[in-house]
Amino acid sequence: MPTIVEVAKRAGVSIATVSHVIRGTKRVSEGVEERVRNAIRELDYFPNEIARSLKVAQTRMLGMVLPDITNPFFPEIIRGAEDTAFERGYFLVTANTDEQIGRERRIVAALRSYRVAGILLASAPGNDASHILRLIASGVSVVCLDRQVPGVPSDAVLLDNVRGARECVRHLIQLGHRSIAIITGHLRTQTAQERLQGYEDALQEADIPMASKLIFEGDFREESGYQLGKQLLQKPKNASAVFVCNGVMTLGLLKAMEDKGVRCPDDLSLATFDDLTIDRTFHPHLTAVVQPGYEMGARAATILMDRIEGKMTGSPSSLRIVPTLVIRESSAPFTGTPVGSAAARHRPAVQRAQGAPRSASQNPS
Amino acid sequence: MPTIVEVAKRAGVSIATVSHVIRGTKRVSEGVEERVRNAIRELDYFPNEIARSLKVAQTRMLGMVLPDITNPFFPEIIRGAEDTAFERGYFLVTANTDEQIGRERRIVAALRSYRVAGILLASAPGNDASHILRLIASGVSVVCLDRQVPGVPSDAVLLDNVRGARECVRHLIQLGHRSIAIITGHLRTQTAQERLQGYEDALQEADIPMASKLIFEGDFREESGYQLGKQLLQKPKNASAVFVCNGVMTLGLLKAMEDKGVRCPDDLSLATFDDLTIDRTFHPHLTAVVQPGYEMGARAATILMDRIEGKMTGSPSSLRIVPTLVIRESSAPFTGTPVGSAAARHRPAVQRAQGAPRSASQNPS
DNA sequence: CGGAGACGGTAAATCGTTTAACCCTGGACT
DNA sequence: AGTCCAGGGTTAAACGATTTACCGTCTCCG
Repeated sequence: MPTIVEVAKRAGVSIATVSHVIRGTKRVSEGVEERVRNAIRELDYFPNEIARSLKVAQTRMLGMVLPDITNPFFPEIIRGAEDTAFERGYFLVTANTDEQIGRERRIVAALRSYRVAGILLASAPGNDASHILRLIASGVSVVCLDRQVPGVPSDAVLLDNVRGARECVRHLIQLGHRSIAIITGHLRTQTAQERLQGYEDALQEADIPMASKLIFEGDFREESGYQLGKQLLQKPKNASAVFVCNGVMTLGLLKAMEDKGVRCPDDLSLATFDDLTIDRTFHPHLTAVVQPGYEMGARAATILMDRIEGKMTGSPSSLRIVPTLVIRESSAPFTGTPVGSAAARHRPAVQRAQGAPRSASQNPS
Repeated sequence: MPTIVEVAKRAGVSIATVSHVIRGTKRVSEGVEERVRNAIRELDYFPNEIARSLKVAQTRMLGMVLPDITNPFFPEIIRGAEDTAFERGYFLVTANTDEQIGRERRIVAALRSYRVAGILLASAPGNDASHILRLIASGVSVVCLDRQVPGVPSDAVLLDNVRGARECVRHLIQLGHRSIAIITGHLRTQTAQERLQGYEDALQEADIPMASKLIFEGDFREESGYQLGKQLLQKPKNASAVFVCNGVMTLGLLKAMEDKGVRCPDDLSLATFDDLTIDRTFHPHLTAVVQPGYEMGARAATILMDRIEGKMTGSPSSLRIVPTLVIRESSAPFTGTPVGSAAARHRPAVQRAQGAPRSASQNPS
């Protein structure tokens, strides 16, 4: 691997000059510039960004710390962040925590050692955020994504969960449902709490009393959707509709419904957070609260880079992105018919979205 | 940000000693070690990996270059690679090329500047691989993933596409189908070619003549599955079964089928590459060639790190991972009944997998 | 004709580590 | 008592860039 010294030798100039033509930090005469460029090309020289980073005490790497990239909600976010970052000359270093705070600590430590310029963080839930506080204290910019870390003063790009959930449940109520179950995420997480809050708000607004037997606490994973779904369907009359707090749990629920022979929306109306591709392809098309993942990633990255470059100063800001409710087939008017009754079979006519909102995603998948 | 100098001062030793206790490269007396560790803790010191990398002329970063992380096939691969890498103290730097060779060049250049130790590459198709050749010539290890770059001597972890496709089509043939359509990927890509090859092999073996009107060239994107699906369904009698070369095109096809009111498998049998989560949740459960993404990522990362560390030497190896055919509902015996006929409605009894092969993925999603 | 800039280039310090070479001290051994 | 050696520590030279300060030369102009 050639270094700047070899380039300088071959071009017959000093290394300072080479550096100047590369970075454009000083005028150089045409002839010299030409010679330097030739030398670079001939040697297939790439400036050592590591050496540069050491000298300027700054890297152009952004850490991206996520629970699990395998969760289909995150890739969109990553794309949004990466595209924005790459445009401005930054790179993304990604790492998955599996929602384990211990792993998160190790990852953050490693990222600190690498002197990343900033970190995009969807933190694992945990009671101790000292590693993040120390990180910020040491001067690394942090932007929280999707979830805030309690007690940590950082910028954040969040979804307006309360609002999304409220509108979604409101929609079910407007359809005439009064017994609406909810499958939540882990209630330790802010996200889950907020969605539950939105659910409560909507019920309250409609003077529907909360029933604890209709609240099922899951953990945002498919398996919990499946298990809780089975429980929920045990006593079917309890609910005529269910609001599920994320996409993968809905998959679990649908599987449970299939096992039990419960049909949607005939026997049970369904509305969910997230808009997995599936939701737009398979029947029943799901009524969903769509999170603009790409945009969230892009906004978060922009804020982070602005902080790093000093283009943004002042106290931490918190951006709430408003999700969209897309009404599709899985939510239908309450018929008052007990679950499984034949009369429930034909679907009532409701105005609903046709097909997929293909513009929701900025990228073909 | 404290440096090793400050730690040394506070502990009252030389920086060499500090380095030795951190790296364990030399014995130090208990008392001194204690003092150094305290100093490190008190200052919240993290060794500057950038400086270290410069000195040892080696980073512990692995570049991961993919077409598009938004394609659900890739996250699993990334997880496999990342978990393996992190265990061994490496980090993944990811970047998406959007299948554009120009973007790939820029990304590879940047990665070279960052002196990544190696690169995991699912290259964008293109006629010019000079940037990869130069990369390898400069001493960076490269492992190709999912697709080989023609003319480049590197290790590769690939799927046995021919075999996967052959077995899949063979299965359709065994069900009695003789008019089997195929929706391929972009035939510039090796992957698409190989799958087409497997299709041809299976037909040949059964003495079924190839019909060019049954071959639809797509591009691995949902939209092309949709468009070609519409074409294919135009003249429905042509095919009684269709083999689709990846998961997202299948989504497109299913949408087209829905539009046209064609039912699966009643009117048309379906078998596909890839096993999106959906395939296991929604009806019809799809017969699919399952690619072990996590394993592919893990194997590729292992090979790459072994190369980097000199644990593996010798000429490039090419590993073919064998996919599994999971038979589900979407493929049914040929009934000889024209498309749309009422007689085709009841599904015949075939031995098939129950539910999802949950063990296929090492991680909950 | 002399001096002031402008211009184009270079020398050298520096960033925070690693690590080979060296140095000191205090037993152990003969 | 003198010699060795092991153990524990330090010194100082890299690594490959950036960047400040400096230095000739040339030109222009009063």
